[in-house]
Order: sequence, then C-alpha cells, then structure tokens
Amino acid sequence: MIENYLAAMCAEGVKALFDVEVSPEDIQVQPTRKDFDGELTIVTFPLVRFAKKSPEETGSALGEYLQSRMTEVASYGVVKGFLNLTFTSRFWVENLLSASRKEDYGFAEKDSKGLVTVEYASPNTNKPLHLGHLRNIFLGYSVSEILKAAGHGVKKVQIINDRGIHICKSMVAWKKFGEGETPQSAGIKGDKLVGKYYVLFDQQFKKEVAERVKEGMSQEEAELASPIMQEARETLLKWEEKEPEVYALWEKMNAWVYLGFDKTYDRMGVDFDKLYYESVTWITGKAVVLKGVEDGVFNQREDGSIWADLTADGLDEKLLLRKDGTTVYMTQDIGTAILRYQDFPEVTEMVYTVGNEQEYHFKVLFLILQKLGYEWANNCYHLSYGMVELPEGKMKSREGTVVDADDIMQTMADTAKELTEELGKLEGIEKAEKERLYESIGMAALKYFLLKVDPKKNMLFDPKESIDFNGHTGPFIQYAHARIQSVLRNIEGALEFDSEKILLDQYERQLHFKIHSFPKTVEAAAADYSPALLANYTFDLVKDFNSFYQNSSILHAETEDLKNYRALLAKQVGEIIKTSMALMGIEVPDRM
RNA sequence: GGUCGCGUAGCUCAGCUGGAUAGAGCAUCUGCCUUCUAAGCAGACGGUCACAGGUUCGAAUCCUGUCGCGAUCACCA
Repeated sequence: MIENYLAAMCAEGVKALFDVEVSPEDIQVQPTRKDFDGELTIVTFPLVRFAKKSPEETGSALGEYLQSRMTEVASYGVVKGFLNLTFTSRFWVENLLSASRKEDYGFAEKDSKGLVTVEYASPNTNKPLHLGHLRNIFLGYSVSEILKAAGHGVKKVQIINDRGIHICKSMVAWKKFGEGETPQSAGIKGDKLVGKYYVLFDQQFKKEVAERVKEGMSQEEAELASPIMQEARETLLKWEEKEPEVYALWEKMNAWVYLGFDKTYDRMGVDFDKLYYESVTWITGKAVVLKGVEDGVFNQREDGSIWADLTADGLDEKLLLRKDGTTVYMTQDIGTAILRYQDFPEVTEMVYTVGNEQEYHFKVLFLILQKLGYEWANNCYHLSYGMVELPEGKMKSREGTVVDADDIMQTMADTAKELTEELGKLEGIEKAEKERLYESIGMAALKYFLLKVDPKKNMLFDPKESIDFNGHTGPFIQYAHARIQSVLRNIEGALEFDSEKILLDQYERQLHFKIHSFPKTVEAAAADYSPALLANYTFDLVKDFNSFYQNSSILHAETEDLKNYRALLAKQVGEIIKTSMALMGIEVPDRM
C-alpha cells in the first residue's frame, strides 16, 4: 500500500531534515482534493513546529526529499500546509497491471480471519415481510458478503419467531372465519393468507372491545374480557402443552408461511446456512435460566418468576421466566445464542442484524450472557439499523401503511420494464433474457436504495425517488458496467501495450487512484459493517469512469497501445463494479 | 423523567481517526447524441453544517450546555 510506504518515507524525511523522530502513523496522508494537482497529500501543518519554518518551506523541503528518493513521485506542489504529490504514470500503470492480474482483487486471503455468524431476517410467522425486513435482510446479507471478502468465515443464520400470542391470534381467526381456506384455495401466498387472518383478528378484537366499552367497561377491562382475545390466550396455553389439535394447526399454518417466505427470499436473492426456531430455542433458554438460579446468577421471586438483576450495571431488572414458567423473548434469545455457539464452537464473533429499537434488549442480552460466564459474549455485536420511514410517516401495520415486500419488488421490476422499453435498447434479445434484465434492474434499484444509506440512520423511503434509475442509483452503476462490456466486446486480442508509452491525464489519475482504494474500502466496510461505504465508493468510481469515458475515446484511441491500455483500465473498473455490487447482493448485467 | 441516537442545499444523503474554497444525487436552468450504449457528460443556481459556548495553528467533525425530532425504559416479540 503506497500510503504506508509514503508515510514511512515522510517520517524518515522528517528525521533527516529536522532531526525529529516521528512515527509513520503520525504522518497525515490523505487523497488530494479534486481542485489540486496530485493524488496524495501530506498535511504538513503538524510538522511545522518541528521544522521551525513556515508551512510552505516545510512542505517544499519534504517534497524535495520525497521526490529525490521515491521513483514513484513525479512532482510535488505546496499549498499552505499541504504537500500534494503527483505519482508517475508508470507507477499507476504498473498498479493497474498488477490489479488486473489478480483473480480476486480487493479480497483478503480467504479464512484469514475468524468465523462470524450473522443473524438477519428474524421474521414473525404471523404476517408477510415488509419494507423494514427488506432493509434488514439486504443489510445482513451484504454485511455477510463483505465480511467474507475481508477474510472472515461467515455463517448466515436466521431466527424465526414461530411461537407466541401473535401466531395464536392468526390461528384463532382462521378457525373462526377461515372456513378451511388454504393458500391453494385462496390463490395467495401462505404468508399473505396467515397475515390476512391476523388482521381479521385485530378487527374482531377491536369490535369486541368497542362494544364492551360502550356498555360501560373501561378500556382495560374490555380488552381482558374480549372473547377472541381470551381464546387466543387459551390457544397459547394449549400450544405450550402441545395439545395435538392446536399443535397441528400451528404446524400447518407455519408451513404455509415458510413457503411464502421462501418465495420472497428467493426473489431477494438471499439464503441462509442455518435456521433457528424460537419454538425450539426456548427450551435451552429455560434450562439455562433455571440453572442460573441454582448458580445464583438470577433470582426467583415469591410468585415464582425469575429475574436478572442488572441494577449494579446501570440497567433494570429483567424478567426471564414468568411465574407460570413460560419463557419470554429474552429467554429465547439466550437459548438461541447458546445453541448457536454449540453449533459453531469455532465462532469468534456473533453479529445480530436487528433494528435500533432493540438496542436495550441486546445490551441486556449480552450482559446476561457475560454473567452466565460465556467468554464469547464479549464478541457479540448488535448491528443496529434505523427505521425505514415513508413520506407520510412511519409504517404501521394496523393502519395499513406498511409497504409489502413482494409488492415493492414487483413494482420495481415493472418500472424497470417500462423504462427499459421506453429506451428501446434491447433489440434482438430473447424475451426470457429481457425479463431477467428487468428483474435485475429493478432489484438493483431497490437494494442500492436501501443500502446506500448509513445503516444506523433512519431513512426515508420515497417511492418516487426509489424508482428513479438516474443519478445515485443501482441502475446507474449497472449501466456503466454494461457500457464497459459493450466496449470490450468490440476489441479483439489481448489487452497488451507498452507501458512506457502511456501518459496519464487527470481523468485517468482519478480512476487509478479509485482502483487503488478498492481493497482499503472493502476492509473499511467490513470494519464498520457498512455496505453504504462500498455503495458510495462504487458510485464515485463510476462517476470518475464516466468522465473518462465521455472525454477520451477507447476504441478510437490515437495508438494501439493507448487503446489497449484504456480498455484495460475500463475492464478493471468493470471488474471492481461487478465485485463491489456483488458484495451488496446486486448483479450487473453485461448489457442493458 | 432516565438512557441512547439524530439535526449538513428546497428534498434525499456523503463528509474516514479535526485540515485546503463543506460535496453528491434529485428538482430548476444552459450546452452536448452522423466515433465506443445520452439510464450519460460538461456547466449554472442553491449552505449561518440546529443554536450558544469551549479546546487549537485549524472544528460540520472533539467537549459542555440549550432547543427540536426519534427510539427505548413490557410478565409483546
């Protein structure tokens, strides 16, 4: 990495020129701003006090030193406390050649770092997936791919929340109003069908409550007295006792939902290495909690409920087991974590991709696991992401303002089709191929839109904007790649050239520098668990490429050497676009 | 009320461990398709980086306080 070498040389220079020891880490090396000549800049302000000279003189002295000792440095310029270095064409061209020779440029050595589990998609089985899940799932998938690229082993895991009162609600409503309806008979996906009955339950519940309030009950009393709610609670108890009829219905309805989810995941292009079900993990959780009481980690109250006292750590007391012995969310998550550790004993880190409204939950969970004495609890990380809001405010399932995952994917594909047909570029392509393309473009728009924003921030999903394929969008990047492939299709033979004959202009220097930064960007994205870093990098790369592309022709270059060199440059940009987008789960077609 | 997060152009967002005149995209306006795909390029317009202090050669960035918005503090998950 040239930055490190440069910093080391600077430190050496400071020692030689000003007789002061500085460590290379203290030398500030940064990309040169666009409006100045050069690719890398040394900030010399901090060195001024050692040099006892003006910033300008300090910069010149150091620049002179570097230029005379580094063959890579072609020239330097000093502006106030900034030393701008321009590297030789030869250096950048060599760099390009070595990058293009690497099969997996930008990737760290495989499995050079520890195994990480990444959990994402924790859906409830009582309703279909929505836009919030999409952000969660794309994020988790992308982070998994990025971690792999950075040299980690990765296991993608899903936790399915298949037990609890919410499923019972769907079950009760289906029994009451369903008349034996199935996904087949209704002609809709299983998750949609079950979701429908969840909504029906809520409507009935509200109706019953309203009736009772009208008769003079308080809101609270009415909610307790609602027959359908009572039935749901009874169903939950029967489920816990594994009463055959209830259990069979539960299995049947969950199976419908899983088939529906599978379709959605499939279209999203994501997969999992292992699934966990809360209907299983709670058993482990409960056992661990009971053991924890014996070991004095938790305490039991008179009513029989079990609690973790975290007040000493500045948190609250947390319920782990109800007085009737049933488990809560936290108990299940304890069980899940332990099971996961048993499944992957070599794991060095566990990542949880879960919304930021659960930050407190995970703080508590990790602390409890630590108290239980698990070493690995120190390496759990809550990859917390912000909510997706709509222009009209938050999504609320009860108010019907949720954006359904399947619907939005379909809308994106439809729009892609519409706009592509309008442009009329796909003559002579088979129909099936075209359909694949529309899907690919639509999904790129959606995924990129959700991933380009810093995960931890809340974001706004404006349907109008998300469907735009111009500007800072997935299709814009796909398009650049398609154009590159188109150029390459017109070139025969190997892209060989005499590197002595290549002189770079400013557009190309920008590009070379971006290419050079790719491995570093992957590493940074992994360290931050942030696909947004990659997204923004790729967009910048494409913009630089477009400038170059529009301003210097490749096929009609002045000489054969120049043509081949530029083509190789374009090819390398194409390669990076492809890998980088793949790390976001986005495919890039060869034409569009 | 306690805790955590956020506040940058009309809108959506970048801005890495403090560094140059705060950057993109959208929107608005002006140019560019008889050489490689115009889903593009070149340019114009647009900012009191919420506010007030502090730290220093230098602050959108770090610290403190104020205001505004959001999340959370469930025997829901």
